[in-house]
Formats: sequence, C-alpha cells, structure tokens
Amino acid sequence: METEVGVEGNDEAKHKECGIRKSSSSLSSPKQISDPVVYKLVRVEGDGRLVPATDDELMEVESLLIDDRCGKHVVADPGQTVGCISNEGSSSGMAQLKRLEGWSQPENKKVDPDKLNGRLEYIEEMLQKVKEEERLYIACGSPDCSSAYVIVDSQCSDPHDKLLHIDEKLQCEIPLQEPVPLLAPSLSESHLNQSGSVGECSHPPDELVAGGSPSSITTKPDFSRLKGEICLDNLSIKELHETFKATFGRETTVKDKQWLKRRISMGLTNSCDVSTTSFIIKGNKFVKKGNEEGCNGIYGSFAKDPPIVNQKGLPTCHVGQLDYHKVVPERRLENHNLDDNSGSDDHQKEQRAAKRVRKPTKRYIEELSEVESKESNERLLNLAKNSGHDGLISPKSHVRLVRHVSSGGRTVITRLDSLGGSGIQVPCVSRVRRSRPRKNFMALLKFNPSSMGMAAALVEKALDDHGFPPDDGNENRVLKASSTPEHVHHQFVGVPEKDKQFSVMSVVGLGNNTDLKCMNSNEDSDDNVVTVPTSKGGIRRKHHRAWTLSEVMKLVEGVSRYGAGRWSEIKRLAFASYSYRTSVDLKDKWRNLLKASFAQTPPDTGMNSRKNTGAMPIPTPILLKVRELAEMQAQVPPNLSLTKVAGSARKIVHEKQTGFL
DNA sequence: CTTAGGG
DNA sequence: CCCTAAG
Repeated sequence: METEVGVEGNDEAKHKECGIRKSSSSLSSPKQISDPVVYKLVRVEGDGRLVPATDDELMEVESLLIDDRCGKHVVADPGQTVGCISNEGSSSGMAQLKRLEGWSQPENKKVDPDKLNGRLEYIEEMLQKVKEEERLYIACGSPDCSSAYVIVDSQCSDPHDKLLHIDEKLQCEIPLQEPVPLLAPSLSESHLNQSGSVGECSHPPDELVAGGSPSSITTKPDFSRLKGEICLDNLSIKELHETFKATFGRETTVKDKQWLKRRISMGLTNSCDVSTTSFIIKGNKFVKKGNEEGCNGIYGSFAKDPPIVNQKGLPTCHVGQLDYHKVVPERRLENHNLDDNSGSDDHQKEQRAAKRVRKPTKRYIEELSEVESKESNERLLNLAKNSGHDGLISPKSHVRLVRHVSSGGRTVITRLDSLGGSGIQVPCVSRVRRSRPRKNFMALLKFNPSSMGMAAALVEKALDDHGFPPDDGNENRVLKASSTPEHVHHQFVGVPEKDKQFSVMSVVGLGNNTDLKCMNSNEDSDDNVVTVPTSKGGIRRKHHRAWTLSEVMKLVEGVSRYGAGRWSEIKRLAFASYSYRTSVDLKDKWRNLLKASFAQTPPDTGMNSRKNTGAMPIPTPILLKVRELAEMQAQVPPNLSLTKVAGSARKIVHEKQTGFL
C-alpha cells in the first residue's frame, strides 16, 4: 500500500481550513482563509486504486501546510505554536464535510503523477523546515513547548515509496527531539482516532481495502474522535492542568489549551497499550459533567480490543510504539491492565498517578545507558554536527535522548524514560565509575605495607578515578604497578585534590600504623584481589571478612541491648574495635542471622551437618537467641510467625514489647 | 550520616 | 558484601 497525496480544489474544503484556523490560536492570517486550494490525502492501494485518506491523514497534511505558513510564528513564539495542529473544531467539521463530499467520488481518485511528485517534494521541503524549527526549539531551551510537528502518513509503506523516507525521518526525529513520552504524534493520533483499529497498518481491515464502503471508513473514526475530543474540549485550562498532572505526575504552566490537550491525549495514549480505553475513561472522568454516558457507551466496546491491537506485529510504521512497549516497566503494564478491568475507578488511577515514582537507581540508569551509550553518542554527534540531513537514526532504540546539557564540565545526556508514566527525564550517564572510592583504603594499605602492594592500590585508585573500568583484570594492574613502581607518582598527578590528600594520608599512615595487630588478628588480610576463591570453589568478595563467632555473639548481644535497627549504636558500642564492620555490615549480618535462624532451627533436617563443614556453623544456641530476639522485636517473618512462634512466644513478645514501649 | 532494602 | 534511596 502506498501513500500518496492528491490535490483537489474544493469549496467545501475551504470550510475545513477555516475550521482549523479558527481553532489554531492566533496563528492564522486572514489571507489563508481564502486560499482556494486544499490538498487531500489519498492512499494508493497496491493495485493502483485510490482509497480515501482518513481524518488523520487529512489533518496531518493540513497541519503540515499550515505549519509551513505559520512557521515563522512558530519560531518566534513557541508558547503558542502548538496550536498549529488542531484537534478541536476540525474533527466534527471534517466529519460532516467528508460525508458531504463522499469519499468514493471518482474525481477524488484521479491523481496527476506530476502533481504527485510535486506534492512529495513540497512535503519534503516542509519537513526540512519543520526540522529546523524543532532544532530552534531545542536550541532556545524551551523544552515544554512542543514544536509543531508534521505528520506524514504512517500507514503501511511500500519500501519503494518515496514517502517512506519522510516517514522514517519523522519517526526518528520527533522522538529524538520532542520531550514527550514516546510515540510519534501520528501514532498516538491514529490510535485515538482509529478506535483501536491500528491493525489497519499492516493488515488493512476489510472496509479499507474494499474501498466500497467509504462510510465505514469515515464515520467510525470520526465518531470516536468526536467523543474523545469533546471530553477534553470541555475542560478548562485549570482542569487540563489537573489532568496533565494526573497523567504525567508533574505540573505544567503551559496555558495553551491545545498543547495541554494534545499532551494529555498523547500521554494517555502512550502510557498504556490500551490507548483508546484509557483515554476515554480518563476523558470520562472529566466529562462526567455532561457526556458521561456518551463516552462510556461508545468506548465500552473497545475496552477489550487493546491487547489484540498490541499483538499485531506492526512493521515499519509502528516501530516507535513497539519499542515503547519494550521499555515500559512491567509494573506499569500490570497497573494498566488492572485499571482497565475496572473502568470506573478513576480514583485509583489518580492516586496511582499521583503516587510518587521511585527515582531510578543509578545502576539502572547506567545499565540502560551502557547498552546504548555508543549508539547514542554517535547519534548525538550526528545531531550536533549535521544540521542538515541526519542519517536515518535507527528506530530501534527505545530511549529518546532528549538533549544534553553540560554540567560541571561533564556532558549529561538526559533521556525521557517511561517510568511510572510520569515522563520524567532521567539522566543518562555514559559509563561512569560505579563505586565510590574504597572506604577501607587505608586499611588495605596497612595490610600491604610492601611497596608493591601500595603501588598497586594507588594505581588502581588512580585508574579508577580516571574512569577506567574497575574490574578489568586487577591482576594486570598489580603486575604493571610492581614492574614500574615509579609511575605511581605520575598517576597521582591526575588524581583529584581531595583524593590526593587522602592517598598521601594513607602513605603517612603507613609509617605509624597504630592498631595493625587488631586487624591482623583476622584472617583474610589480602584484599588485593577482586575475588578470593574459597576452598570450596566459591568466590568471596573483595572486602569480605568472615564473621567470627565472637563477632556474631557481640552482634546478637548488641541487638538485644539496643534493638535491631540501631546499627550505628551497636557498631559504636559493641564493635568499637572492629573498624571494618560498618553498621551496614551489622545490619546485613543480622539479616542473615535472622534468615538462618528461622530457616533451619526447627526441623534440623540434616542440613546442619552439611553446613558445619562450611565456613561458619553459627551454633544453634546463637541462632536460637537470634530468633528469640527477633520474636521479641516482632521481626519475625510473617509466614513463620504463625507456624513456629505462634504459641510460645506470642505472649512474651507482647509483654516484652509493652514493657519496651 | 544513618537506616532500610535490593542485588 | 555492595550499592543506593530516603530521611
């Protein structure tokens, strides 16, 4: 199926333009209204037949034309620009007009090839302009004003189709530059308007292919869109703001109704598979004032479609969408599924929307960005350098690099992630040192008073601070350092001031190591290696220091005295001499003890014997005490508390607790 | 910095 | 044990 552009002069079409202009905020100039020519989209089927375009296609081209005309305005006044594309007003008008016109009229299907080519060129031209505009937007740092975008029909494209290229460009660019949750507008729009019949893209529905029932083409989408838009249209700016906040989880100051509506609808569409459903439901909520039932009745039937829609592996045109789904955290999908089952509980939805999303951990960010960092960097370079034709950017990437700002000399790439549907921007770090400088660095040095050991440590540190991957063969570094110890000082030069001091201090500390004895009392004094293979073939982590029995006992006692959770206290008072045990260590150990005590105490299914051969037996008396303490402090795992603990300890727990509190 | 929890 | 988010 190909996408072509037909040209048609038509009186009624003028109305269409008028309708659109009317709603496009102050962007229109009077002369445009009298423009006698209107372009209409037609799709060329494989067999050469022409099939009328849908609303979206029309709107797309129209907006495109308008964009072209008001481009200057757009650039000059970003805040208002969005109005160039109009969702309101035009829809109903268009619907009516289309029915009047009759889509199957023969003249609509005649296309002059020359004109076609001309149109294509025209479109490409305009695309260029739009691209520039978008750049300007980004350049002037107005992230919130989405640019007027142009949508080229994203229906199935024949690979030879010229338009395909345009399409692809758009797919790549809009995602890249517009700080909106994924999905090119065309997609969202078509989702909204096609009432879930997205499958049309790859497998055109019968009515479309047949072309014999034009009414079905026009009426159905119109219908749905009509309703959907009415829903949003009824909202005041304030309500729109609320909706926006509920949708994206953040405030907006934009006053532009058009913009808000578009954003909201896009957000809703993007935020879940079930675009239609959620959008409508969402709309409902706010429309409750008036056309509640209207929306409900119409969209209720679509509520079950979405999953199917999702399944259709849509090829070219919906890459963006598919990618989006790839990224969406599963949690979110679940949530939405839940929602959609109960179409009425708007309350829940709002609550969830308002629920604070946990910031993605650095590790998460890193791991994501690590995958694409190379790609992304290349792309960024391309974007930055090529103001002209960027090469086709692989639509595969599911992360949108929104822009990069330099902060403190470092380049930070932000990308838009779909976390929690809030569309928040998370920093996208390109592989940065992962762990903070080792805390027990001094201790390490003390353990390795030999010059080589120290050199190795210093070198490692230096390398680390220079952003070298921390884990690439520590042994190599050691060898290098030992073979050329004099380079250590050179490495030092690059070390940040603070660290330099630290290192120097370490060196000094080396001279008068005070309580080396205490530390040496424990085994495991070689911390040079990343992992230490244990006798049983397992590997122990770098800084692991096996817990001795006395330590465990101290820990247990500490917990009994100060209570679990006061780790810093316990550490300060009971572990004063064990500088290498941090409060976190205590907590972890306690966690393990708890687990152990509740796991293996009761049955004793011979596991104990096997464990005894291991590193740390943890005598059962201690475990028992641990369990007792845990019970006292109501730290009992819920499932176990009922089985084992229930009878005997319950009362005690209660008494003790009341006594404590 | 400490605590709580995930990895 | 390590790491990190939150307070």
